[in-house]
Amino acid sequence: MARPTIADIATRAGVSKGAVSFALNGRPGVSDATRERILKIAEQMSWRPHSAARALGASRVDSVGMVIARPARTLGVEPFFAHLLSGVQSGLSAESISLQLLIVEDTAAEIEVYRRWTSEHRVDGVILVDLTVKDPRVDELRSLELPAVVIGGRGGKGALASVWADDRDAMLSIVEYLAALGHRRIAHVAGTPNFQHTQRRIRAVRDAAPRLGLLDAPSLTTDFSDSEGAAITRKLLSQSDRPTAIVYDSDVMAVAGLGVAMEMGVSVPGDLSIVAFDDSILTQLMHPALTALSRDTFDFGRQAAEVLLETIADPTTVVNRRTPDPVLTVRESTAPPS
Amino acid sequence: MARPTIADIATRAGVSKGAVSFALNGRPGVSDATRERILKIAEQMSWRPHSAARALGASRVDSVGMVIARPARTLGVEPFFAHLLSGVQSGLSAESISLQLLIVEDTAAEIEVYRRWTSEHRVDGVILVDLTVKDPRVDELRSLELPAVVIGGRGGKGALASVWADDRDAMLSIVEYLAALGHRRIAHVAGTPNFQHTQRRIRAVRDAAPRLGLLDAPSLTTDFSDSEGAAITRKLLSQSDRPTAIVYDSDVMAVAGLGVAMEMGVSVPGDLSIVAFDDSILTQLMHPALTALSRDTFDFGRQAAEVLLETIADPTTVVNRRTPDPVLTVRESTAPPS
DNA sequence: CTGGATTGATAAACCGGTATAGCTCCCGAA
DNA sequence: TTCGGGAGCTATACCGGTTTATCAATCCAG
Repeated sequence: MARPTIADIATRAGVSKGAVSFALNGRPGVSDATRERILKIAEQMSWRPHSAARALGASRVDSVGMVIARPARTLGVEPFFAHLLSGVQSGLSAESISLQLLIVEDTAAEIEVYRRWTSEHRVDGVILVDLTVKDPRVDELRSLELPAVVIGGRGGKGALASVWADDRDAMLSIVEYLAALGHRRIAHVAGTPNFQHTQRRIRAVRDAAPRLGLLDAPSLTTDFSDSEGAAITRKLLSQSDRPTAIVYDSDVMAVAGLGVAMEMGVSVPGDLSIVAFDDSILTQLMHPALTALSRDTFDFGRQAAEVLLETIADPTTVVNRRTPDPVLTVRESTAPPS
Repeated sequence: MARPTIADIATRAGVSKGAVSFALNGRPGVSDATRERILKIAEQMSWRPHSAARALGASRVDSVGMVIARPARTLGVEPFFAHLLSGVQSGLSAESISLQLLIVEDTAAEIEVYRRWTSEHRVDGVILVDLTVKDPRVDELRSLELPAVVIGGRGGKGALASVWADDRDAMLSIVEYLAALGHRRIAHVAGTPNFQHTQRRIRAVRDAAPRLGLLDAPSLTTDFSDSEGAAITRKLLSQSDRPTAIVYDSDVMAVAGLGVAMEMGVSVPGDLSIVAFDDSILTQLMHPALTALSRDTFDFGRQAAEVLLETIADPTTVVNRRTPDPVLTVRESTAPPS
């Protein structure tokens, strides 16, 4: 028999459909003996719930969504998303909930997807990444009443659940390390200024500068691309009082920066120390290998999944879970200034 | 009113549910006038189909799946998948079909996912990547009667639909280019030997060697990781009659190889030419930038989506679509041997 | 002018589960 | 002895669509 239904199980067990439903979902209404008999038969017939049928009656779909709004070109080299995805999935698979992934061009398209998903009942909740300062997605999701969890930024105003790491402390640990090595001219090549985490990192650098006696600590924003990372580096290294250390907000930009330094004859780490605010194979492929901030992105994803499931189960309580602080992995690209 | 159903539309239009269904799906059974009236009302009420309800009656879910069986660690740096995914989605979005993505550890887990998806009716079809020589997935999918399309390898024995590029011709173009530059000792750092495309590339090198008068053209297999790529390169460059050119099956390995050359004082492209069989930002971030084979991965994905939809619509005909041949993008890492 | 085919629409069954009202026992307390 | 009440189960409505059998009205050919 192809694809047994609970009706098949019911006839075979000599009970009603309802009893089978009760038994399979572990809820009261059948005796232990009957329950066990039903479960055994279901097992024998290798029954599996029909996801659509279940979604129709109850109103959960056992599926969550994640939309990434970035041009595909910049996505691939970012190991961040691959690790995050794996983590999310491992957090979901325990409950055998599936993940819908969508890559779109911009936030407008992303919001459109949320609307469609909601009206078509395709997902029970969503995971948000790359939170911006006044993020329109937050209000939209609230008005759609779609459970959501924000990755890497506090939901703000008690709005959405979130999973976040302390970017401020992380950035401080980098700058303090460089200061301890003796650096006084440190530059910060930041990401897109409208991202919340970019803002927090910039603020951290600015706040720490006087305390650590830094002469200069500019934060320069980019679009996260390798080309802008390279361009800014070229400009920084052309100054008369050029920095002795540069902190990059992504590993791709750090690699591009290293390339520029080599091309300009600036030795790393002799004349210039480089730190990447994100770790991956990339940093280790380089010569010299780059000192970088390592985050447990996989775990990040798993926790996001957990929090999302909690939020779906009980949308009234808003969880804001903090993850362990990232740590600085020192490699060959940092040294005391000459 | 929250989430209008076709029943709501029906009462408002003064017709039956069935008529509404006919109208919305563009099938005969209603007059043009009525159809238009119904469509207008549906539009006004911003009606959207409830995916689960639709999936229950008809037996299509409007959703396809893709499982990637690779450790997450090696996934992130591969821009290949990000581009492929975007392409697949662009091919699906035209029909507003959603994509389920899953990253698992190995093929056994992947097959388990296919079984679950089938029994739970979660997908209408799947896209297969990384076809191996005697791939167990092909038989499994056939016995599950789950429509599928293979990316990057002919389905074999008329089994599954496929979308493929000519790896053989591509590899020949690389080797011929190197030979034309004057290289006679060319090494090939290949990927995992059980992948079909690896086999085809190895065979291409072997077949071309005598015709081009190559003295030596070994193909050495790896697990696609940067570390094995580096290790093999170290071995190759330590030989007394070391190769003057190396072709790498992936850009990550090529980058690792370039690092080894620099570390050993072998100048690129002076003493060694390097070619990557795959292009991405990575190759352009390097100094020197790497000569690489560019494939339109996005288009690849889009075509795969198209073929899959055709296969779902009509499972009897098996499409084997060939995509445009990849082209060699020459950069700074190739030159005549010294 | 009549019979058969065609058009436009309806009512109802159906998909595979979940939720609920209600029925039948059986047990214990008054 | 009777009655209340809970445990165990059945029957059935329901979720939101699709599909089919049916039927009335219209049209055309003979």
